[in-house]
Amino acid sequence: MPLQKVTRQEIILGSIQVFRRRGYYRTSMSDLAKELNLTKGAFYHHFSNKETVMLQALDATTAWFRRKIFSVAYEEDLTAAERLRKMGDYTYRAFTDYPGGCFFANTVLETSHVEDTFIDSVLRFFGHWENALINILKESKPLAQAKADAQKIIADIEGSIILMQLYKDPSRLKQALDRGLNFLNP
Amino acid sequence: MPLQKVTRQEIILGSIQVFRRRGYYRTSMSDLAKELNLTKGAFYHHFSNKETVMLQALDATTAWFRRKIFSVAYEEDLTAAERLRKMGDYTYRAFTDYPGGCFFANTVLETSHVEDTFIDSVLRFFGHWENALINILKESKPLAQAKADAQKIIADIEGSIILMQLYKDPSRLKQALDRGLNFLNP
DNA sequence: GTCTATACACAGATAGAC
DNA sequence: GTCTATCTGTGTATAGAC
Repeated sequence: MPLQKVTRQEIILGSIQVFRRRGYYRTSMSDLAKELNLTKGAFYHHFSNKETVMLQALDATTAWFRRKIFSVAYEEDLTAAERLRKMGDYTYRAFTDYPGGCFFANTVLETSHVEDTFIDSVLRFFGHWENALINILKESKPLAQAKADAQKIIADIEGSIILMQLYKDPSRLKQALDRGLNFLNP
Repeated sequence: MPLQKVTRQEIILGSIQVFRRRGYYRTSMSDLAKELNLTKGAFYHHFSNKETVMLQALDATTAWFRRKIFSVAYEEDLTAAERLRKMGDYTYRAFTDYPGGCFFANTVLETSHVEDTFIDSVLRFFGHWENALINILKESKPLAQAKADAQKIIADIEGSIILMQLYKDPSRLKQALDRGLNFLNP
């Protein structure tokens, strides 16, 4: 056992992987410590409770999505169609490169009827996603319609992520993302 | 504390309510016993472990959906449009009369990356749902297209159930069900 | 910063009285 | 059929040595 330093950010990144696969309640502090090659005692030196780790894991994931994916919606050198397609490609990779589906959908379904600790973090994620899509769609339709369409696209993608995992078939998600492209054609 | 008899079916019905809201792992045997006004000891007299209760809860729910909702797809005295609309109305009530969203989506997201105990039960539910929709849609389009459209409808509904719970807004589900009706119009 | 050891609560499950 | 009591494992969290 090496005596190495681990940063808080490394801990959060590792914890995201475990939380997304196993869920919040089924993940123990031992699971998180093991993922980081720490003992429970060492882990508690960095984070004093599981809830804090989860909240920071959710917020770090939202920040990652904003930086890597939602930001595409605001790239002014691309057309609306190019931005929607590029965002779709990135979204596909985000949800297929690592197992566990959508961290935020998992979290709201698992926890929202037990406690409201994570609702705000989940709401922020979906708010940023919706706004990104609205920003692309509003160029070709009224704002209210753009918002309604953004919500349809997100619902289709989230449902498809469930079925993708159930049937172990990533093409379910791919097809949903392709359907999203149609919302630019009136 | 009365000395009353409780049937296995009553236990399953009560357990479904708890499992759907709290999820499988977060539901303890004490939670289930409390819901039925039993002690843990009495509960274990009827079911020797939690896994068995969950499996029977899932299967009883599938049976209920087949009997009350999916069966509408095969009512020969109704047109395809009438059957799809009626099934949509019933589906709306099924997912809004009680809290907790879709028991099967919840279960697959919560457990599928931890154990494969419940996958088959979840697969059966979605298989029956898909077949019901296919039976309606196949009258107006090729079978392959009917199947693809059935999968789109289910994905949209399941995603909307997530967002319905997140935003506490049942109209999200209503709108998804209305979108499903469009698949009869070519 | 990391470790071992431990306190305490609650989980799933069982035994035996009534 | 239901109860109380209990066993055993594991969970969150803390204390203190290195």
